[in-house]
Amino acid sequence: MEEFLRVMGSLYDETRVRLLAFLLRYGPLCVCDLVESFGMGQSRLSRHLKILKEAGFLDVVRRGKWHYYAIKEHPANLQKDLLQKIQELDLKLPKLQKASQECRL
Amino acid sequence: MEEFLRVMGSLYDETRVRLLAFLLRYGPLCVCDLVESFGMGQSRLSRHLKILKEAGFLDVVRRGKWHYYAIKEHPANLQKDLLQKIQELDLKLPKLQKASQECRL
DNA sequence: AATATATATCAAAATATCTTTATATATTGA
DNA sequence: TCAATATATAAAGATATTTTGATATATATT
Repeated sequence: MEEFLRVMGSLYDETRVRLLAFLLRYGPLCVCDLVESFGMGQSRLSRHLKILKEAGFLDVVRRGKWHYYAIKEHPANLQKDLLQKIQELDLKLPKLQKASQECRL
Repeated sequence: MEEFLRVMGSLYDETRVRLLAFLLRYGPLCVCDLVESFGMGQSRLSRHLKILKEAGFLDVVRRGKWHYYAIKEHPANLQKDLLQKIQELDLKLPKLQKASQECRL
């Protein structure tokens, strides 16, 4: 139950659902790209990413200064099915704005 | 998106998830049975049932004094799949306590 | 070592949600 | 019609969550 509630809670937020949809579309991105693309404060995004990670949706890879967040490669069933649902929402998303060339993977 | 968030929000609550699991197991029940079975205040249950109904999980049938809540016969895809997930949680639930003989369907 | 950059974390204020208590509505039966 | 029962709704207080702004940490660069 605890896990189920954590997952539901993580998706009960428009910003987080849009973040997942964005990462589904554009693959691994560093926080600074998301800040640029969504036009949101860095601490705000950082917190949402943490919640999605703890709910089993995201993985992080750290390379130097940058932390790249991406949809988990092998999410558990619940998460996988919900990601599918989010795809199906076919949300209108912001354009991808790379913060700089340096942070390309 | 709005609908998706409403559904996620409706399941981000232990009481409501348990209510759905209970109704999945025991079928249509009046509020008074749920009050007895869960040992919760009537207004509290009434409010949770309303939220689940508005999220597309429940139907109500009114017969005389009693309002019988049941899992929707033909829930939309998202709701149907989530009900399946809730079943799979295999939650420990309270015993069914009928408030009275009168309110049997 | 000092500075700059990227990200995370913390605390306070702003919102939203849940619970409880009181009250309203609707139905039944005398 | 009146009283009793079942349910719904509203308001207030208690909790939880989100946002924001400030600060901390860690890496990279000079």
